[in-house]
Amino acid sequence: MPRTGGERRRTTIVEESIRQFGRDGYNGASLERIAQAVGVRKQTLLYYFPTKDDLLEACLAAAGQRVAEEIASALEGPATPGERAEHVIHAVYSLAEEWPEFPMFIREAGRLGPTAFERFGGFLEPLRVSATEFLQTGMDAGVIRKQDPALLLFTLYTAVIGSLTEASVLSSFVGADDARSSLKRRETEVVELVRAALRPPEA
Amino acid sequence: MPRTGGERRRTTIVEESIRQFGRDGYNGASLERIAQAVGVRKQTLLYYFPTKDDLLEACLAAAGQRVAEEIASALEGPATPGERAEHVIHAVYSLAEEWPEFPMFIREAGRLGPTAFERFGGFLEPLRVSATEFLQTGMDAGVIRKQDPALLLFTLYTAVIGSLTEASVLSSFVGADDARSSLKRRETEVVELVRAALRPPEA
DNA sequence: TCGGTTCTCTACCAACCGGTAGACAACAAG
DNA sequence: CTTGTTGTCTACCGGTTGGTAGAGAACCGA
Repeated sequence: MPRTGGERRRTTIVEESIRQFGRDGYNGASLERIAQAVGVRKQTLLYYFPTKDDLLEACLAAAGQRVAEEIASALEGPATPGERAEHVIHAVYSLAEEWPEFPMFIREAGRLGPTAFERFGGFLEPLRVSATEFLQTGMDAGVIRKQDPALLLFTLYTAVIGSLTEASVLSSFVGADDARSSLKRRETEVVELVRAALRPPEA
Repeated sequence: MPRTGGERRRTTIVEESIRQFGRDGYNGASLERIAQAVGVRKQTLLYYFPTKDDLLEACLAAAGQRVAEEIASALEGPATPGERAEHVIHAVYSLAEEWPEFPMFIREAGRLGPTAFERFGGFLEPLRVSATEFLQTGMDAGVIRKQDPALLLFTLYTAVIGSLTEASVLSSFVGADDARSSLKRRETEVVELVRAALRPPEA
């Protein structure tokens, strides 16, 4: 009835869907519950996104754009090569702090298969390319441990996403402490891990 | 009709369930399809495991026992501290090679919440404790980078599991190459990452 | 004022899900 | 040969899911 209007409602639906897809998984989330959380009937939701899959695609695109934007702005301004990785990780962690289901949704995107993931990762493609080049030149200069840069980037990616999404494991390993401070501690730990992973042997 | 018999059927069902829970997720997998893959009617499956949740618990327990057993045998015999981590990682990777859905199932266990995960992780508890002690004494001796050992272990855990489960991301990052050789390359990459992560600064 | 577009709704539906009830066959023990 | 147990089946059910059909209200331009 209240006719909130087109584009606004669209983004509200997408944001709530990312939350629920992240928390409950694509299969576990239902259009009914998403609509209810948005404050609208399921059929209204289906008016904007004719199928559940269309909704998923919109979420993947929105998430991809958001992350790309966040990382790009973290890379603005001058920074030593060593600081760059740290800034990117901090950007991702900040996003996760403000929006806890976000990394879970990214992981779910990966679980749904390469097609779904690329709908998200497409927006990160230029960043991925320049990151790979960055690693390669660092290796050539001898300031980064030598190996396949794409594989190294992949491993670092999984380490960061894993540290953000495996909350159940974390509580089982170190006990359930305050979520906020725990996130900060995990971030510094991951930063140190990445630093160590990049450092060439016996520097 | 063929009356294959009790315990054998039980383990067959559990193994197939781990496969499907890993591949499709707990919500995405259906009792009907699991039963069909086993070659039995759904109601037969429900005879062995009265509810889907009971089936999940059996899978978590079986997976936990299997991993614990595999890791324990990897730790048998004398080995330098440096080799130990490598042996454990190799054990997990071997398991993943023979049974690709296994790591996916472990990740799903984590996604389902702390209660579900502990049903799996309980079997690994003694190993976790001794691993933490191992890291602590290494830190005291100055051969391992100093920090919270539990958090370090968590980060290493997520890195290993992530490298095994984020196949979609991998294919997007390095292209879809032969699965077998790719697994081997990922293993050596993760081993190097862990080595680097453990090494104290300017050793 | 009027006609078309945009948005939200009520009312349904077929398919699938996890789970129940109970018949019946195979087997072991008496 | 009976009897109780174990295993597998057919038949069915209520609830939920993603999705359809179509009415009607709000808004906009002419």
